[in-house]
Order: sequence, then structure tokens, then C-alpha cells
Amino acid sequence: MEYDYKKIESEVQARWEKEKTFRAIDFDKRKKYFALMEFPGPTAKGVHMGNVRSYIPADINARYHRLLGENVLYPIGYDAFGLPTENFALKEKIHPAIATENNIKNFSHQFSRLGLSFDWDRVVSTTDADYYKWTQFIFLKLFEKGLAYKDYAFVNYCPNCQVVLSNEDCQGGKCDRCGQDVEQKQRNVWFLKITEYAEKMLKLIDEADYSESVKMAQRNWIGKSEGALIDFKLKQADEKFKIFTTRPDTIFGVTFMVLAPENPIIDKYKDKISNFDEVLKYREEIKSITMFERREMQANKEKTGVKLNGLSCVNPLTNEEVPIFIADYVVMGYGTGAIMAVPAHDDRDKEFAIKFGVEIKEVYKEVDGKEVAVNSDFINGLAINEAKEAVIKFVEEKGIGQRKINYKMQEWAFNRQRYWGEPFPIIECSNCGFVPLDLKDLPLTLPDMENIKPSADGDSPLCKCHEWVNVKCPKCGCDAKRETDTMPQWAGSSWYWLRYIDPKNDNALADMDKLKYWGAVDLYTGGSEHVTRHMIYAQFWNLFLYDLGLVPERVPFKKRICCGLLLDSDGKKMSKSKGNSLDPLTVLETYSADTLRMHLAFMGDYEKAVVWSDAGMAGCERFLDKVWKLQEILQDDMQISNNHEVDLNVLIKNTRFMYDNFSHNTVVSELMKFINVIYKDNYITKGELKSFLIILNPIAPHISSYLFNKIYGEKIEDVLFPEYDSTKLERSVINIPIQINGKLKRNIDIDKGISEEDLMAKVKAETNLLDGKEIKKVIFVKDKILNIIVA
RNA sequence: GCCAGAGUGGUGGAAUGGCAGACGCGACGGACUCAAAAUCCGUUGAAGGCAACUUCGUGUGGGUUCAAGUCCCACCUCUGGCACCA
Repeated sequence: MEYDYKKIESEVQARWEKEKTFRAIDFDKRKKYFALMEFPGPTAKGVHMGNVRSYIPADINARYHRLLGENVLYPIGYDAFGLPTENFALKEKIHPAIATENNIKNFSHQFSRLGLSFDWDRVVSTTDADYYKWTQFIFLKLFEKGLAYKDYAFVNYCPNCQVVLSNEDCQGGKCDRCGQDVEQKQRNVWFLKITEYAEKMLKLIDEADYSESVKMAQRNWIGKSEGALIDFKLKQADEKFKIFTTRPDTIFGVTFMVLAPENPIIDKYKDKISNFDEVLKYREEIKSITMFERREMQANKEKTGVKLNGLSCVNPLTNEEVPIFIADYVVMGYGTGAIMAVPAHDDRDKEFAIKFGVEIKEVYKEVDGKEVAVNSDFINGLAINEAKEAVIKFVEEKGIGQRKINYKMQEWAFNRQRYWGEPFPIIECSNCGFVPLDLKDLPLTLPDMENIKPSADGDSPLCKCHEWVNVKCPKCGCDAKRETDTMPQWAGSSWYWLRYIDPKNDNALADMDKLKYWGAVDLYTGGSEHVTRHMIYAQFWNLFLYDLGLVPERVPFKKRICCGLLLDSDGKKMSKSKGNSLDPLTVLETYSADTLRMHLAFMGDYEKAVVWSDAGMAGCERFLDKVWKLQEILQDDMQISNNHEVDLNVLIKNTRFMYDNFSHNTVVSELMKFINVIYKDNYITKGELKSFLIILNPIAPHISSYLFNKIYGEKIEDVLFPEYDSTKLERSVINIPIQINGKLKRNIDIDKGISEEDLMAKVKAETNLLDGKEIKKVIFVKDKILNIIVA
């Protein structure tokens, strides 16, 4: 009988669906295993090969853990709010809710076709009111604890599309949709005080089982630096301004100050600045460069700036007059937007000083082989760390400064002026300010609108829905308006794994007992691009919920591994936006899902980037064909034959270890090696095939499931991974290498466990390797190697 | 510039300090076939030799070791992340 994979795969998939084979059971006595995969944003273009490259190994791992007898929670959901769907809906003139529904249906269908073993009873979508009710709930909690507030800030605005864009939607300073240069526009926006959790997150990162590069990326993103704030007085006015420095000890080497060009203190004293026209001109110059270009150019750009004539300040420790410059290498968004410049000990300051001819004053010199401070009053003779402490102590005592920790991470700008997102459960009242909705009034659902196009001034389309916007203030009863911005796409994804644990709960985001049972995610798989933003946000929300006692785990993800990119033949990332992606379903026209799965597993390391090629697909197809044809050489015997005993035990031992280590490519090669042995002997017993099919199952679940059921009348999903017999891992006769002076000369067969003396005798008797040689030393590792050192 | 990871045949890639190149792809030769596809068998790191064999070989240069792709030092290249963050 031919192997009709299309028929078999759909048959097996239908059974999985009907029997709900992969359901996770709450409170089951077995060991739990929570395998989380980053959920996709469903798009009209469907799943692409880049996703599949990541999903298949995650699925293989989930299936393997089921075979270990664990109660596996392997869920799927959809991160369906956001611009891609909304833009598609605008273009096709359909409602985003309809588009979302279609996309989700399509994605689910494709996932089934690939044989992904999700628990379909736990599907969540961030766009369901039942789900975003709890996203709104978490926001209200943040608001209640003072961690959500509204403030003015610059946002990215595309003048052509007339929309506010997220940073991700305008990378390189160009609008993703139309390519237009993005402008910076000031708006009143919501912020979440994520920096309040910076320290807790840094501690969490230390504890989690992430790779060093993941930890580094996260720490880098948070960007902690320790130093001090120090007050500098203006000479021409009774006004102080603060600077942040990590090197307060170098204050004796300050020869100028630099303010960010936008620093408001400049405008406050513009009368005193005789060259204020130059300031304005400089501001214009740098304004034409977008934030993004500015960032890109930063590293190699030559320093620019303007000296403020008529305005200077006083070094609080030396009382010397210090000139003030403005320059774009100091940014308004970090620290205080002002620095003290110490050209002798900072490369950037030095570069600037040389270009503008400012004095350079050394603070540290090498004295007797030690770097110590000189010309610096009370810190003379001290090393850097002692000097830092001494200066901080001094400024704190004098009341002119204090110790300060700064973070690169900014507060989380938490809103979009778009329709397709979670509405804020907030009402703005002219008497009462921001009034939160009552929990019992959640969810606040999105109004059904015909026209969801954003308005010309960048306001949210919800502004136009007057019957929804205009409400009475819940506190004072007078006319008030709802918040019309919506939450960013990152909101729904910042807690979604928790909802999988209890997806239908109407009284809590999830039941505490269930949360305790499933605990932290055991393995979180996904792309490295989400290690910073998404995972930082998720860790933040989880810590916040933990502090409120709403979730039991401080560390949400025990372990994280990142999938390498899938590249096209030019080495470029395969992505839908680049148009070089591949639809996995077209591959399924020619090859079976098992073949595709096996090929992806065989391609290489999960964490490494791989170039897509279907060249290897034929090998996997041949292998599966051989698996099918095992039926023709099957012996009706449940025993393991002597011939195959060692091979089978080695197979079990090796593949178990390899599955544990996510090394799926070597599992495939072990299976191939074994089947080669089988075809050499031209028979396989039923006992042998049983183990073989189970080991194959995570990678090629359809064919293994079908054959298993057909041959043994059992379901492969009900059995356990085979155990190996550790006494049967080696044959009684083994082949070992004989080296002379560390160089391989012969391979000879020996009885297992042979002694050094017997082996030496054998070598002397059977070879001429030692004829006429003087033996200096013998290195013998039992059953492994014999190395003879001769003169 | 800083941080992390990686450099192995024509190719994807294997190797708890112990036979480098497993397994697959491709290529070449053969069987089957009128022929082709599919399938099966064999060869396949380089150089030398009729051969048994010999020499070289894991980015480069040193080192440790009986033994190094693997450990140590220095360097080169590539990939990813961060980057005028004070």
C-alpha cells in the first residue's frame, strides 16, 4: 500500500480535534509543564514560514514532554489588536473585528494542518471583550496605585497618513505605510511608571534562566547607571540647574557645561543670551533631522553646538566660572538634559572641547603606578571609587546635590490614537479630573463604528463617536468625556500567558488555585526581537500583579530560548513586509506536514539563523517513506531481537538526551541511523517498531500516530517514551583505536572490558606497530583508547 | 566603540579532552529499465602511491596535555544586540 500522506494526515488531525487529545488538565496529579510560545498577530496573509520555523520545534518539545508523562499546557492565542489589522481593514473597507475573525480562523486552520498540538479549549484573543476586560482591569489597578498618569510628550506623527505611529511603525524615521518622513508632535499621552519597577526587574533577570545575551539585552534596555545629581548656579541669575553625572569625582576637571538644545532654561534666560538667534538657528538645524536619524548618526557624527554668550555658571566646588554650550549630544530625555563636561576624562567631552577650543583639565594622574586624583582639593590622592564617594558625601552635606540612580528606560508611553485597541476605562471630568470606571462596569467595549479613519489632527477616531464619548461623570454627575485614545498593542500581550491558565473566568483574570497549580511558564519560546520590549513589559506587569497578590509567581518565565531567524537565499530575513516569505501551505501541497516538520527540525540549531532551502526536504521524505515501508518487513514479535538490542537502547538513550536539550536535528539523525541498520538486516520486530514510532512521534506525529494505531490498536498519545536498559548499550566486541605517539595507527576489535596487559599482548601479537620500538609510556582508557608512547 | 555568540568538506551540519567530518543533501560510478523517473548498491576532505599505506587537515599564531575542533593566551573575520545615556 502506498503512503497517502494527505489522507492520513487529515484523518489523524480530525481525530485529534474530535478527541481533544491535547487538552491540559487543571490540578492533574502528574507533573505540570507549561510550554509557552509567543502568540501571533493574525494577519490576512496567513502564517508564514518564519513563524513555522519557530512553532514546529516548540510543538516537538511539547509533544516530547507529553510522552514523558507530563501534564502539558501548550496553548495558543492571538494578539489581534493593532495597526496591521486596522490598516488592512481600512484598505479593504471591512470592519477590523470581521477581519480579525477571518484571520484567526485562517491561522487556526493552518496551525491544524501543520499538526500543532495546541489545547484548542484555551484559545484567547486580546480583542475579545472577555479578555480585554482584564487588560482594562490591570490598567485600573495601575491607575489606582499611581503608576498610570497623563503627561505631555513627543509622539511620532505621519503628516501624510495623519496618524500617530508607534516607534515600531516608523523605523528609520519613515512611515511604514507611505514612506513619508515622520514628525515629532507634542501630545498629552498616558504613561506607565515602569521605572519604579526597574530594580525589581533587574533582580528578576538575575534569577531567571535566560541566556547571557538575553539577560544582557534586558539589563541594557533598563540601562541602570549610578551617580549623582549636582546643582550648578547660573552666574547671571539666582537660578540653579541640576546635572546628572556618573563621575562626580571629576567635578574638579569641569571646563564647560552642555545643555540639551531643547532645555527650557535656555528660553527662560534668553534675554541674557546675546546670541540667542544662533540658538534658534541651531535648533532648526537639528529639528530637520528626525529623532531616528539623530540616533543613527550619533556614533560617528562630528560634534556640533553653540556657545551661549552672556550666560555662564559657577562650579559649586571650585567657585570657578564655567561657560555653557548647547549641543545635540546631550539629549533632553535622559538625566536632566544637562551635563558637566570633563574633557580630560570623557571622550565625547574631549572631542567637543578640541573642536571648540575649550581648556582640558586633568583630574587623575598616575602616581607610583596608581591612578589618583590631583589638583582636586579634598580628594587629592584618592583612587576613583574613594573619590566618588567623597564627593557625593560632600555635596550631600552641603545640600548641593545627592546620590542618584538613573535609567535609560523611559516611562512606558501607553496609548495610540487609533480605533483598534483596548479603550481606556477612564472618564475625564472638568471637576474631578480622571475618574476610573468601576470594576463592575468592565469591560468598556469599543463602540461599533462605520468610519474608523483617524482624523486629520491625529486625534483618535473614537472622538467622533459622540454617543460613546459623552457621558456623565460617575463622581459628580456633570458632563464629562471618555478617554478616546486606545491602549498600545503591547498591552494585551503583557499578561496573556496568565489567561491561558483560566481563559473563561469572569470573576478574576485567573483563579488563584489554578495559577498556583500551573505556576511559571517552564519554557518560553519566541523571537529575540521580543526579549526587550515585550518581555520587559510582561515582567513589569507580572511583578505589579505579584505585588498586589493577584499572581503567585515573581518570575513569570523560568526559561527563555530564542528562535533564530529564517533567511532567504540572499541571507535576508524572511518576512511578510519584505515580500520574500513563503506560505507553508504551498509547501504542504508538495510535501507532507511531517516532512516539513522533520526538515525544519533537521535544519539546525533552534537558536541559530538558518537559510531556507527545500534541498534537504527530499531526504526527509525518503526517510518517512522508509518508515511507511517498515510494514513490509515487520515481524510479528514483541521482543527486541539480539541484532537490534544495542542499537535500540542507544537510540532511546541518545534521543532522550537530545530532546531534553532541544537538539532536534540530532534526534532526526539518530532515527535515520537506526532505520539504516534495520534495512541492512531487512526486518524489524513489532517490539522494536513500537519504540521507534514513539521516538519519532514528536517530530512526525501523523505517520507515527497512524501506524501505531494500526499496528498496536493503541493511541500513541497515551503511551510513554521508552526506557533504555543501561546494561545493553554496548556490544561484547568493540572496536577501539590504537595510537602510537598520539597518532591513530589501527582500529582493532577487542572483547569489552579487556585489561591493559591483555590488550598490549594482543597489539604485539597481531600488529607490527611495536616491532623494534622502545616503549616509554602507555595510556590506556578502558574500552576507549590505547595510546603507546615510543622512543 | 561596548556586550554576546559563531568560524569544521561542494553544501546543511555531527563530535561528555580520546578514531574529525556522524546523519542528510548534492556529485560521480553501477544495477534495474526500450528509455526515463523512482528505488537499490558503491565512492565522495586534500595530496601522494598499483597497493598495503603515508603525509596534511576544524579562521590565524602561540601554549597546556600522552592526546585539542573542544582547555588557556593573543589576533583576524562574520552574525546579533546596544550605542553621543553623561
